[in-house]
Amino acid sequence: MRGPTIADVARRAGVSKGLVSFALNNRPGVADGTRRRILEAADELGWQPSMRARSLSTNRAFALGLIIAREPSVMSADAFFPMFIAGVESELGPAGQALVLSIVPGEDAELAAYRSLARDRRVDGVFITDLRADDPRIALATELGLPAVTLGRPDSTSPHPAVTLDDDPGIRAAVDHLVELGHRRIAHVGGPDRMLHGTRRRESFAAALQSAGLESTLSVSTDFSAAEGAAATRHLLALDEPPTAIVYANDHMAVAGLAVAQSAGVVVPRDLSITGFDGTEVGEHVYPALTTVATDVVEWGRASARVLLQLVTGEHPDDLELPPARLVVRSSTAPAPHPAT
Amino acid sequence: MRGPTIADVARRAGVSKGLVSFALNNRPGVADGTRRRILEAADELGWQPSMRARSLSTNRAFALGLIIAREPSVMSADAFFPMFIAGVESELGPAGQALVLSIVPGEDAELAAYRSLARDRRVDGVFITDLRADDPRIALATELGLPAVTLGRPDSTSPHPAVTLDDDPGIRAAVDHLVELGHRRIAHVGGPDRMLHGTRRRESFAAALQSAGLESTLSVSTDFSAAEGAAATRHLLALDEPPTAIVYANDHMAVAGLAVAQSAGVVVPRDLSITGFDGTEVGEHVYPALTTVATDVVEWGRASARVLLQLVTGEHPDDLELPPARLVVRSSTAPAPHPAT
DNA sequence: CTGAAAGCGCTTACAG
DNA sequence: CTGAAAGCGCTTACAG
Repeated sequence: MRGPTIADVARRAGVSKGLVSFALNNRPGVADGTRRRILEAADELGWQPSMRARSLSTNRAFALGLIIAREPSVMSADAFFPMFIAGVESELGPAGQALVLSIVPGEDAELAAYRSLARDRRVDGVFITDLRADDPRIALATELGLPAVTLGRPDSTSPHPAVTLDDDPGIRAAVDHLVELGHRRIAHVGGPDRMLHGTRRRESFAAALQSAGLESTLSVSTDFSAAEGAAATRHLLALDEPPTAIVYANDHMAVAGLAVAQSAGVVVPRDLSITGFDGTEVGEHVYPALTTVATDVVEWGRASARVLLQLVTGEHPDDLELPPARLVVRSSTAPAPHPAT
Repeated sequence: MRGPTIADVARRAGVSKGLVSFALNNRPGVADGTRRRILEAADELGWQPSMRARSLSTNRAFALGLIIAREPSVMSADAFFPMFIAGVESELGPAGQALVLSIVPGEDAELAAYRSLARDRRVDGVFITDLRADDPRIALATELGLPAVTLGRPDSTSPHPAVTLDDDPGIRAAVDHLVELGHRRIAHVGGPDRMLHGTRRRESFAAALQSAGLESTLSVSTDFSAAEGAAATRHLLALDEPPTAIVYANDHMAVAGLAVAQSAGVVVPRDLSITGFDGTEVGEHVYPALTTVATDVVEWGRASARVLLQLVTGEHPDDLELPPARLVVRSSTAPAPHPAT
């Protein structure tokens, strides 16, 4: 079951094991002819250096870690991680690195998972996603000696490089778009305030309204789930003066909101305009097709992987800023039903 | 950076390294007092055995592999993998095993990924998901010496244990439900024929129609994407005698079909009944809420992980059959518009 | 019940 | 430019 080892290659090439190692890792100090002979011998034997042995002697795992804290039941609705991971993989594979993935049910289990990954030295570095207010993982990664990259900039000072993608221009564009269509009562259905991207989208929304000279009193927090998005929509539509437009912080809530409106006889976009966030496939295939704010999540994965890879190989990469979120206008937005006052 | 080693523990406990190893893996042959002394010493030093060293000497990776072949762009719409992985993780974590995940763009890259995982001995076993007709991975896993478990039963003989979840009762229940509502022209929008679960759902559909004494002439194949689900629906609705009900092979296509119907002025479920498959959250939050066929994907992940874990520890687990798919009736199905002839 | 030693398959100073 | 040897941190026969 065990294949040929470096000793077999050395014997066949008539050199020492050390030299085979040098040739393999093409270090200087091996005569060209010798190197060729060694590589040939390796080839003939079908030898592949044992990753385990390399791990033990070089003290590296050749793997990166991603830990996701989510209830299993909500994972099916996640628009972010599958694409992010696909992007990460497209960089890791060619680099000979593996991705160790961990999905844990909550935040306590999440911290334990980081510790366990570090204890077993399963990975050389980690991605920190879903940044929260005062995120304990920033310090934990440092404490554990785990190189890390954060997705977005933490709200506290962080020693880890950040790969950022600014939601703000997208949210502002959505609000501006609605304002131009004559909307004056615009509501926001946002994520939890503990999540930085929840807070920031909310702040962008408020700032955009303010720029337009409007008040932002209609803003509700959810857990990003379709169920709470639906509940928030029901609440908003039952108001004495319901909004004529709703800016949702993700597509799933927007789709759920659309269903709530429809079931209440509110016609989108005639009576109510809505916008989503994420640019998911499902948003493209509801009726009316969802106007949304899109980001390039696959590229975010790729870029994050590249930065983390640099970090674990001893480089000191700078923060990296990706193209910001952008508005994608489809059919769920239209002129406000009542002319502005 | 390197922590205490087994030698430090041995010294502190006043025994040999070998004995520490025996105590750790609680093998017989260590006096109780000695064992206690050793464990105490380990505890005081905060020693954790090095997984890398264990890997090298025991020839195990303490990790399992999952390879997914998908275009990155369609990952966001995947209802299966995030939940499946969450289930897998819930078993692996406690067992001290890690999950190595690989997402590759196509089938060639997929086979290469299995080879690469095997070559680097990164994992002790693999999950084979998304079974296809005459699936080459069945033989490949054997060739590579990779213990494997298949999700579902392959169409060829397989040496690997299968963890199955029968779609058939769910599809039949959906068709029966529609027939009872008076539908006679029922169409199927299914997956690709190369995918076993595409074929099997189609066959279940045809068999159920036949049992009801109906013909099954309306059946179209897609790639499971919302876009093709929408196109198939457009095609069906444009027929001279359009169906009064459509059974979709997944929720995303059903949601897209719903949008197509709506945009054509076809009211669901008054003019057209539709059913989905997967029991996704989004299907619950469209209007009307989608009648669907649900499976317990998280449990499928758990069960598959348990079986694979048994396999890699040298046991010979039997095939495992999970509770079958079941119909969840919501609001997208109603009596047929025209009484049966 | 316990110890001393070899082995897993690499890498890396250290000599020459 | 090349070789012999030690070391990474465990596990596992083999002796006693």
